[in-house]
Amino acid sequence: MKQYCKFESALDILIGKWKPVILLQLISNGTMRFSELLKAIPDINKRMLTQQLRELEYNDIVHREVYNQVPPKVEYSISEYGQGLSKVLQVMNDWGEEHIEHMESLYGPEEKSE
Amino acid sequence: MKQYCKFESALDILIGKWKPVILLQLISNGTMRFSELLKAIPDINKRMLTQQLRELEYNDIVHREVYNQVPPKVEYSISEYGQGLSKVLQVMNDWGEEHIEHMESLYGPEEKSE
DNA sequence: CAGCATCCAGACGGATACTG
DNA sequence: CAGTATCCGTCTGGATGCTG
Repeated sequence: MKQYCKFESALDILIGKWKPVILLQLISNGTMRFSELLKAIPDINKRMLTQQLRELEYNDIVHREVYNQVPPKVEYSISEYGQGLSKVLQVMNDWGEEHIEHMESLYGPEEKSE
Repeated sequence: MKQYCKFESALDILIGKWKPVILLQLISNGTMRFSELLKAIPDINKRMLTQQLRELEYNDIVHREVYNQVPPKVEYSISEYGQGLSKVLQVMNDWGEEHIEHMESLYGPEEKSE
């Protein structure tokens, strides 16, 4: 009865407006500095980036490497363990793709003004 | 570059505090009436249930069968199309389970007072 | 019985300024 | 450079009451 309830835990990792984008960046680019992430994700700001990064870090999805030097340098990367999330993302991505098509067949193509 | 972005669409379907629980109920019990869902999910209220159900319905995940009679009767079930979500849920569930263990090995067992 | 309307609280996301 | 602190607006979720 409880067998499906665990998947909420997975959900917790992914929810947060920027988690997906951050993960995407780190997956495709490997190690990235704080400022690189900031540049790569135009609409995010420092507070948000820090916050989401901290949560991902707490969950051991991303690794945070601090260089004690001036100027400061901090690098982020997907942790060994975090790699396992990729396949979950892949499944969700595949389904999401199908789903978009399905929605279009129901409601017609979205006119994304944005 | 955009290949992973679609999985946000999948995320959209699942986010919403009660979507997981509702899906779980409908998956395990098949067709259910509005009031049955209400009883099965103790902490939800009518407004919430209606709202989340509507979203799932819009996305063609659940099917809504209205019987025009007095007293009213409305039955909900996972749609043909919605079945496809089960495997996604399964993957997320599996990962979520691993993840819980992983977290425990890092931070020790959670003392869920709730 | 099913569900909509109203009102409300708290969480989440965002802009900006300050710090080591 | 890489954050933290503060403040504020929006959005989501929740309690309650009314309706067909």
